[in-house]
Amino acid sequence: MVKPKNTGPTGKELAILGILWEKGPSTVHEMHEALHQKSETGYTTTLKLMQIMLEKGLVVRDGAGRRHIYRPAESEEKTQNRVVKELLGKAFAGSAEKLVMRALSVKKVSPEELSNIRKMLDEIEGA
Amino acid sequence: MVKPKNTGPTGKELAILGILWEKGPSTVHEMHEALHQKSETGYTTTLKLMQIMLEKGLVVRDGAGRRHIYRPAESEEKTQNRVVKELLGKAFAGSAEKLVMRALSVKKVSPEELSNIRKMLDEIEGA
DNA sequence: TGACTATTACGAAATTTGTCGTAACATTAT
DNA sequence: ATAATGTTACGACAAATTTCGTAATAGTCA
Repeated sequence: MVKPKNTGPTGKELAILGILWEKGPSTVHEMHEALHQKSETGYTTTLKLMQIMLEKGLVVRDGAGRRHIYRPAESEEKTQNRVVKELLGKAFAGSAEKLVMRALSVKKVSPEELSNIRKMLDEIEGA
Repeated sequence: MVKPKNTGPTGKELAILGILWEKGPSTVHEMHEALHQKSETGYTTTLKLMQIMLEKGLVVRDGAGRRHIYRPAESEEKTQNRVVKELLGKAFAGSAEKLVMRALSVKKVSPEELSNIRKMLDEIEGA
């Protein structure tokens, strides 16, 4: 059966993308360092994951020389929108409000962030 | 290696929980109907999934008679908090603000919902 | 009761995801 | 050039997830 193949990145893949967004384009070595902090991952595991992501088109890499430097193929925004949309559909009955509520209750947000969010609400309303 | 087993529900499992939250306790038959709309899932697949979820303790079931009625073992809130926390860590560098922004940009929210969100922001600020 | 239908139970295959060992290759230093 | 080192390539395995075929069971009704 030919799968439509529209499923986003898997768990670990998403974690890798997250690190690429956070730290910028990275070598396998750097990625391994970062991943290793969170979970007990072997070096070749990290490497293989990234090679698979390359095949899938989730990342691209520069590096004519020896060390390859990987970076996301798609913008942070697009990918995040994708996964948020997926999560909304699955676990929040499509309600952004619910998701927002959960996000706010799970993690502390600074006054500055609060005001940013307010700003966005205003924009939405004003549109 | 003995896994701590703290990984939340898998993709399909989460989708099933989502339907249980939305439609209330359901039989396998009802669940199959609902799931079938979203993806091409066979009846026994749905059944098996729910039986596995029963084993894992993700759902419980009533039904002395023949038809079992399944319901979530844990509150909607708890489970959603769990997955949101996981997503935050992986794809949003722990920033609730970012996630909120994405949620708001991905899905249209009604004026009423906007005001609810504002109310929550006020509460957080006031605390 | 006995056939018929609907449901659940079970086992196993197929697929996906995550893991790692080892070989191949390139770079650097001696 | 050769050895030592670091990196990538590859193949295979392991584990988790999803899928489904078939048997067993309970309920219905003609």
